[in-house]
Amino acid sequence: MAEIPTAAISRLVTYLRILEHLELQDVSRTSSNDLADRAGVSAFQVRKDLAYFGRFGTRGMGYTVPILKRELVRVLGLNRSWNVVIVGMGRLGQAIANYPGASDYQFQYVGLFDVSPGVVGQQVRGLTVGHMNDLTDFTRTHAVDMGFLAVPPERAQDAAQALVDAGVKGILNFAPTVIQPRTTERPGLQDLSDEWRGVIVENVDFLAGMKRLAFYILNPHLKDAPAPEEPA
Amino acid sequence: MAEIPTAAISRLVTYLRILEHLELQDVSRTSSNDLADRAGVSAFQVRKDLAYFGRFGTRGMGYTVPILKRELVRVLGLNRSWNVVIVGMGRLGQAIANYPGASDYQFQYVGLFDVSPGVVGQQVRGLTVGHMNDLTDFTRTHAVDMGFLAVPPERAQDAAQALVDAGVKGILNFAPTVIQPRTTERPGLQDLSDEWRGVIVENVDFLAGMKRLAFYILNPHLKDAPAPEEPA
DNA sequence: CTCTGTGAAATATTTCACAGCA
DNA sequence: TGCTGTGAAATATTTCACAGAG
Repeated sequence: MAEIPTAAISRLVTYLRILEHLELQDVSRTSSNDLADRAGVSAFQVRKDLAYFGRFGTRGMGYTVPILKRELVRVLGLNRSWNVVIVGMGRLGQAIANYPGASDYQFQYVGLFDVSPGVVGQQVRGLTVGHMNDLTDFTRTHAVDMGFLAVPPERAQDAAQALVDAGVKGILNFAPTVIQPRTTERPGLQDLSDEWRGVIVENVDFLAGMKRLAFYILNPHLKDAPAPEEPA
Repeated sequence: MAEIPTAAISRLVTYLRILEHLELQDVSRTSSNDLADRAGVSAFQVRKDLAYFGRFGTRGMGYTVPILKRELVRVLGLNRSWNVVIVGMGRLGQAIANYPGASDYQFQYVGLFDVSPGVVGQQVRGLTVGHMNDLTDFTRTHAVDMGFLAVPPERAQDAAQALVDAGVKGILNFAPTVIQPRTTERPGLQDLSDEWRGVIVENVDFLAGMKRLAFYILNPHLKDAPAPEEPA
């Protein structure tokens, strides 16, 4: 099914970041070798990844930074705006809301939610934190594309369900737990999992990263070797 | 080189989390099917992942939760303590320092560092935030195993270099930038990259996750299909 | 009869070599 | 000549089918 490897998408995001960096430094041209070096992958890989989506370079010349950047922005779907709600406004949720860079590509935080009386009602980034119970009402008047989930793991599945009920198409899950892509344990209803059809879940799990790091420190030979060089 | 897939390690972390959950609920036995369902992968995958490291089950019976948990803890290197410093104590660094769960497996924050006068000297989690310049001195008197990097991307490479100079074996990079596993632009010195030999870098990149999510919302058919069921 | 452990087959991904265009 | 774009080869990973232990 995956005709384009998932890892390729992660790499495209990296290439885009590098192109932004080059543009800031007024570098106008680059090459698969240069991108590969900066991204820590092979030049073969860069060319193959780009080839999945089109032909963006000039043989013998390389790539024009603004053009390749524009094309990657388009490919990744960053040339439109995304309305985001954050569920869970503890320290992590607040750090996410205030992290610079999200607004670079028109990711807009339109709603912030929590259940804790200590947080509901507070102002964060110019928005008033609402109560989770108001989420569904909120989505009746606001188009919401994705939800960021920064609640404790034991509340993550229910909060994810609420997001799906509210109609979001994607969830960025920061909780250290697997979000089941189906409605679970809803008394009296057999299977409402159609709600989940087409909902994308991406995970950003810091505790998992920490544990992988521990493993690879103890087993460094199992870590992916550095990218092979292109022959000179 | 990678005789054990990197993805398998991520899945082991997930299995371990599930086992902790089962143990809390006093469930004493499980199976590759049960774990697979909870982890969102195939039962084949669970058995193969575990088989890389040993034989932990009983044929016809399944797995004993505390035993499998203990074995995964051992495999992942979580049965020892890890001394961690955090570099960058802005909102994200503080959220990381206070995030519950890190101490479950003896990950201990032993030092916190920043460069901003507004943060240096503050108390976080019972530690006084020190200045980056004091990092090397600090590591002379404290054994430090890993560093968490929560600085702005333009400072990430230098901060990573400081961590490597300080002797850490692994870096968990939260900055949206590629850490080059070599000493760059150090005037007068040709190649000190030996310092970097064996240093592991793992990335936890929330902005990248957000962009991948945007892509897959627009291209849901490219998302890895749900795990196939084991035939009944 | 059940469910694990595992070699072998099927897929997926990466690497490579080189054709092709500037 | 230089560097991209791409089919084909090489690897890596996942899936499968079934032998084997309880």
